Amino acid sequence: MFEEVSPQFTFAEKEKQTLEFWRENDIFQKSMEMYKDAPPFVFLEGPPFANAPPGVHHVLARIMKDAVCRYKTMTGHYVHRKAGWDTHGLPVEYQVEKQLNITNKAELEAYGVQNFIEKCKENVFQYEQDWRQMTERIGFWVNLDEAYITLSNDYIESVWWVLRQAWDKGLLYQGHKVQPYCYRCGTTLASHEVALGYQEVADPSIFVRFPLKNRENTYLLVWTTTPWTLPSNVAVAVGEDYDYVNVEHNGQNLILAKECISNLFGDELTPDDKGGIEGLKIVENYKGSDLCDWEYEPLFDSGQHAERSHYVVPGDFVTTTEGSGLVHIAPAFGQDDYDIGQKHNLPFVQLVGADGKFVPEVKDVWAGEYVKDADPKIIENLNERGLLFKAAEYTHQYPFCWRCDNPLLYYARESWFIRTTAIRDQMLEHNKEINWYPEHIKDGRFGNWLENNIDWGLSRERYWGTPLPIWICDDCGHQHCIGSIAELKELGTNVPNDIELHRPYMDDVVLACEKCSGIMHRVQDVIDCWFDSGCAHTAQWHYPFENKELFEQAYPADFISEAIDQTRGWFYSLLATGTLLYDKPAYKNCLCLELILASDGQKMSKSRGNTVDPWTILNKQGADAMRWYMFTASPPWAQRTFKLEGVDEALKKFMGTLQNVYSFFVMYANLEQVDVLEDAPPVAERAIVDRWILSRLHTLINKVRDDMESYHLTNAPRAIEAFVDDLSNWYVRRSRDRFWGAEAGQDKQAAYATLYEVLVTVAKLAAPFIPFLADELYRNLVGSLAPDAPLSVHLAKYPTADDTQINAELENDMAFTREVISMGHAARNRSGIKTRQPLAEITLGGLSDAEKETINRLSSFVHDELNVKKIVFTEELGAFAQVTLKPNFKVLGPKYGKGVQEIAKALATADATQLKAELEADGSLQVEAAGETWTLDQSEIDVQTQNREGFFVEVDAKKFVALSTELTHELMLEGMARELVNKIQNMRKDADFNVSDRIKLSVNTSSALVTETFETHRDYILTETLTTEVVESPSEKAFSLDQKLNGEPATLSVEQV
RNA sequence: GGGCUUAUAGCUCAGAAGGUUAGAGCGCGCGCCUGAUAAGCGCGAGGUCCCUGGUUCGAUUCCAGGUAAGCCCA
Repeated sequence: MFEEVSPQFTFAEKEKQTLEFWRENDIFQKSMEMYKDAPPFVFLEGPPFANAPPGVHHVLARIMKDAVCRYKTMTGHYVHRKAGWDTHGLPVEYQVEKQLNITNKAELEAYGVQNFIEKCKENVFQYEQDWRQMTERIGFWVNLDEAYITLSNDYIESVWWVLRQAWDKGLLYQGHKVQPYCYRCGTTLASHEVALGYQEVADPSIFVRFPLKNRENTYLLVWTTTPWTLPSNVAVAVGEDYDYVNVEHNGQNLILAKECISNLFGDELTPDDKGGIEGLKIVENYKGSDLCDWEYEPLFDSGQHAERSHYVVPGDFVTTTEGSGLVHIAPAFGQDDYDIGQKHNLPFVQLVGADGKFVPEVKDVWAGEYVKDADPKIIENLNERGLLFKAAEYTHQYPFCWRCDNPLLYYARESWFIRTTAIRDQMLEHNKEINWYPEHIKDGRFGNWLENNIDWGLSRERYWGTPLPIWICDDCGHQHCIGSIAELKELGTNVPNDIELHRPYMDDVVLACEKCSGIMHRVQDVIDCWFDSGCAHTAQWHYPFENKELFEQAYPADFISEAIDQTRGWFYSLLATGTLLYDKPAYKNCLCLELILASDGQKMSKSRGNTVDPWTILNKQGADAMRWYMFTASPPWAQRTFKLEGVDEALKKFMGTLQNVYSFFVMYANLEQVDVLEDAPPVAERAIVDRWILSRLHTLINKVRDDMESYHLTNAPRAIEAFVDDLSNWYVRRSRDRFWGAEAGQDKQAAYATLYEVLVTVAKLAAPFIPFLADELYRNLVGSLAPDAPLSVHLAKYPTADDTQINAELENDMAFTREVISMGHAARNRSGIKTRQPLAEITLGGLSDAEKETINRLSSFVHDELNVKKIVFTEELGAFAQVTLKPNFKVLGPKYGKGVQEIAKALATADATQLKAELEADGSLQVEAAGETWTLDQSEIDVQTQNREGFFVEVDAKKFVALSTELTHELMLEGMARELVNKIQNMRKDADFNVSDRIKLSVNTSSALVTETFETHRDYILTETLTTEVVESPSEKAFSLDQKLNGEPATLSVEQV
């Protein structure tokens, strides 16, 4: 006996019971333990931040991860899946600053770094409980109790070890990095913060004459929107391949890009139009490369420098869409500028202090002024000296500090770098070994990013992060990178035993210099938190200090999956550190998820108020429905809008259907007391519909396995959904009477055995996607009968296809038959005659011999489903359908080329019926077209049919189904009998009788037809309705109704015996 | 401004190695079936397969250019 399936339930409630079962029986732990010695499969978790509650997109990521891990477990792997938490970084600091109402570094220092750090620690785990609850509720099995945490000493020690490897290889160095910087807050901003603060502003736009050396009265015409950077100018960049011109204008020679002439002088002058404007004449043409190395006079005194400066250099970032095609270079104030300065060894001139003001050493009147305030004075100065060519306003998007609303300055700050450019080629090689889903990421977004790799700016002038383990000697400047706690204790003079590897504790640690007698202090920076998480493959095990074997087993990871914004984040940082340390890719398969948009198609955001709280769905529709929706709605790498209706649909269409087949099975198996495991007939001896569904099942197993092996997590469940639809709406629908009321025997056993096997297999197949419902099905179906079987579906083996049960021909035949039946339904519909009313015959036309054979073999399906007595085939298409002939373009196109269109025209105008007769008689036909006679054989012609009005006929391109609608008296009686049964069944249902209740029935009618029906089909009616007694007059307890049976009056009464 | 992606029915998505009748589900209207149903079946309405050009006998599909949206970067 199976446990009864109550019709009163919600999936959400049942899921909670399943969670309870998993907990009580340690199912997750058991699923790990049972495969302890099996081949490992390594999932590496990208650590989330727990300082905000999880959203829908986190649910998406977690269920994708979960499905893969569950699948791999069920296919016999030991699946590593340590949870992780990301904890360091600016987002945390800002949240804490907001709480404490701190707006700049001075206030923070006044509050106390130690207090601040302690607050950060609290903040980081603020929502850990929410995350845990969500993770558990959606059924994501991950080892939360042994999670790696990036703030732990162990983790930091491993990160230090990684940095030390880079240091030993000479890949860690100090340089400058141009960063968006807020002078008021005294801090650089991360890119996502910059993105918060773009505003449209009008800045000065000036064209300045740079006087060339050795070329009298000739000037470079240079454009800038930041006059305050001009005093720090050291070079001018041009595009090597652009065309430049020397134009004579108002008695001066100006050099600019040819395409920029209109930017400065209007559209009237085309480049070839020499002298088209009064006073403007092109006197010489150059390529940008010709100009390189030309020297010019500095505009301002920028001090003495060892390096050569103030000359023209090539720059691939130069454009001609704006400005003059000549770009002023100040390495301290732009990344392009800085890079080009490095490349050409230009001096680094930095005349602006950290406070955003010109330094006092500047001799001009703007010394000590805030840079933006100095702009007009600089412009005025240039004007007075006759160097200003043109001044205007320029409106553009410019970033402002999101906290204090001051304009940000792009500003070179001292930073520590990892020379990733040195391992770029290795990273590109390793990228080739990674399987990306979707594939285009490999050579597209990710590959491109690697190609353009620049050194990793590692340090942050902040507080909450892994401290940069570099110490510098106060006296001799010797630098040392610490690689472990042991080394720190050895070299440090004042390291407490229980040292915490954070600021400010680390700031106090001093080392004795090995090179001199000096004292070494730590560089105050912390490191980029992306580096933390990028070391997860190593640091999660506290390698190399512990777990050597585990690490070796788990590197590289088999599988990672995060959202696509991680291409330049975690996907990159893992690859970079993995390449640096082990010269191997860090992961083998990467599933990139796209963004989830709100139902309005907009990005979900709190400010828009269009976010979806996962809990409202988890509590109502449940986790399985949410999971199924997310798996099947669209591939996870396609952007999608999240629709609640979609979750409802998943619930109704898929889960509802599966649940109903399951409860149907349990209900009748219990009622009929069938022992499904005993006496199951061999498959070959089962009914054709059994063999059909089993063939479909094993085809499905192959398909799902293939899809899962290639990480197509959408196709697999979609295939399962299509199968369950077939199971419910064809297998069960066509087999219903074999389950209920049929005599015991081989066929009944076959039906039960088949449906049982199918349901158990589907439960296993679906387990990675809907772990709750799948387990409930499995536990009831298997657990009730086989106490020795695994406790849970998640401890069971994933199904393996038995290819001997696959019969592709049968599957095709059934599909064809269903197509014919569907057309029959359409024809019946058109006739307006109820399906309940039997009809004498159905005529099928346009079928090949093989198709006729198929219909004959599966004729019972046609008879039963369409309720017709006889199937007739005909060759006379024309009587029922309009016939047209078309060339088979696919065959004739390559053969005759242009002629195909002529043949098509000729076939359309010819007498189709006659040509078709010719084709059938001779095996070929002839048409006249374009003055030629073409002979076409059968493979070159498509016979197509269309509907002809006035018949109850359904026609598709090839075939038709026609109904004979004449009713004999016998057919009418039979139809009436089924009508009667239907009405009685409905009354039983209305009266709340049990399915198996026997009844007393009375039929009171003045209709001769009803009376005759009841007499003629008495046995059928009584059997179908479980009537054991027919009574003349019903008792008072009986449930009675006046009915119309096909228009005939009758009073029916039913009563439980 | 650059890189990548996407564009097919009102909505969510399939699909076609280039072949002349482009599909499903949801939603809407009508009808039907049903003692498994949080169901199902049938019919109907609903498409410039984003636009323009090219290649081709034939393009929604391939190529080029554009437009729009998204992500990442500058």
